[in-house]
Amino acid sequence: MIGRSTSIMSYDNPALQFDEQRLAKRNLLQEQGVTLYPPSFHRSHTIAGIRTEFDSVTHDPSPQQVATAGRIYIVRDHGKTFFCDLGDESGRIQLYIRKDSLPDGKFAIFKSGVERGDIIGVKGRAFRTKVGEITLWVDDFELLTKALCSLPEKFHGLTNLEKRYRQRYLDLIVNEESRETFRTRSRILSQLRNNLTARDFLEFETPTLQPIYGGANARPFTTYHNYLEQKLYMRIAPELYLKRLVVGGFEKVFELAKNFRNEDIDTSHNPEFSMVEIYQAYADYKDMMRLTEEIISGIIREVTGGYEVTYEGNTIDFTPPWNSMPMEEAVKTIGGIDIFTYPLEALKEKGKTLGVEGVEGVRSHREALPLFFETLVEEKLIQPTFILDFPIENSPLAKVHREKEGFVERFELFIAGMELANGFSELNDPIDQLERFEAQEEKRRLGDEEAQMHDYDFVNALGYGMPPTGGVGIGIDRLVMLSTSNTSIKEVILFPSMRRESTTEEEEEVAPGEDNQ
RNA sequence: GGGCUUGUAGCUUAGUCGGUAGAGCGACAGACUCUUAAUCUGUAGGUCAGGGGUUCGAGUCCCUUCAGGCCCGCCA
Repeated sequence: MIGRSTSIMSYDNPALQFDEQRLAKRNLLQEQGVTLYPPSFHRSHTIAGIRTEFDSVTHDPSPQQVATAGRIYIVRDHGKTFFCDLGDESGRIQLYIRKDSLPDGKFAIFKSGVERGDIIGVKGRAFRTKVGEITLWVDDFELLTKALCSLPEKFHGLTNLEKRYRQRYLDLIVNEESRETFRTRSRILSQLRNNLTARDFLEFETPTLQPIYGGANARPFTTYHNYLEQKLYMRIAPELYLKRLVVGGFEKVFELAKNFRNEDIDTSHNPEFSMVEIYQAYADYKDMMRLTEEIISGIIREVTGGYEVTYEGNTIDFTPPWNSMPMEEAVKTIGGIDIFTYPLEALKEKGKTLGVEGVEGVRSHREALPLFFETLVEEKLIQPTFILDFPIENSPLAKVHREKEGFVERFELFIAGMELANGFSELNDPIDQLERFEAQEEKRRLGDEEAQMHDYDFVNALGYGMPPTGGVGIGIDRLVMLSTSNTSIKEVILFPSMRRESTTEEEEEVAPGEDNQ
């Protein structure tokens, strides 16, 4: 929308966090002819670079002048001298600013107009102070960016979670741990790409806006394309498109996908989240388990330097190979109940006493199995554990088990009680796929909003022939949580979904979507 | 959806039994040429998240709205 032009700029709009004193300094600097936002500054060194190169300097400043830049984090005013802590992405260094070392008039500008939070460029020479702190003796400085908002307190910093999430930039400015978390996240992403491309996988991008959503059981976000005049869904998974690529002849593919699910938010769920999905022709679910194990353990070693991670007080050991067991065995040995020894009615009773949700409605032991698993086992799986062989009913895209009737060749990986990965031998029999979709459609008719949509084009793709294929999806956000010992997904997503703040004027109420047909 | 819980100055926070809202940092004015959470002196800064109620009197007690956090449900 075209902005309503306001003839008088208003800095006291409650939505603005500008500081009056800083605005005054800005004006003062402008009157003195200081350029507030110059276009560039040439650095000869980063701060870490200075620290490394001049590590052996003594009390006498090095003859070599360097140019570096950064944000002023702390100012210590001594009258005719200043000590400042200057920080860039690489680190921090102390500046020593003397009135008699700067060009004429510069000291007054610094004293009256430059403050904590501002970004400056400096030219200076490295030396060590009396107490041995490596410091830059400043010969000249240039204001590079005047900050109008003041930084949080220098010692306690910013701890308010809501503010840290809503104003992540501020969190990143002042909290090194937060910067480190997102550095790790970035390293994990590049490690994933390197690892997979080194194995000859090709990375692709498939549609985020989909006319038919699929690949998972979840409620989608709905949108509308004006030109096409049709409803579109934000993808809940890229699965069905990636498998089309395997049909097309790409034998090893992956996508680093942002998925969208219109569901609740909690410490392990964000409405938009990241997942890597991987498909490999001529592989089965066991191959994908091995691949998953190699990729994740490799990432943990790369980002932590070892295979052990402390998480929620537990030491998690990622050293391969990881434990694996069929779901019925997990329920038996970890859950402590061998459900197949109970008659069905007795099993339902037993389930009720154990607090197994939804057990009353089951029609078979097989249907009861995942319910018992979720209640009795899932949260106890702290060490990396593959759970194998799921009942067929809830896995409409997985191939039937080669030995166990009524089951599919599927695994899920659990770590710290969280589901980290989910993979299977992909269903490639078009007739079976058609029947599974029809079963899902029936569920939808009975009101299951999360049952999958029928996708005839996908069935046709399988009709042209997809080789035997293994696939897996790995949750990136949760992997970052484990790698950085964070127990909230909001700590590892830069800009997590938050309810909008109501301090600003009410916007037009958005309709709750047309996702109920 | 349910339970518990938090919201006080820019930030970090104290506030007892209901009795004039305190501090540190930051800001402002001043002193100080090796400090490092610099130090010292002084000043300003508050719709106690919003609204309502009880009371002579509410940051404090009650109701309600908003936003956040934790747990449960849901998300297989």
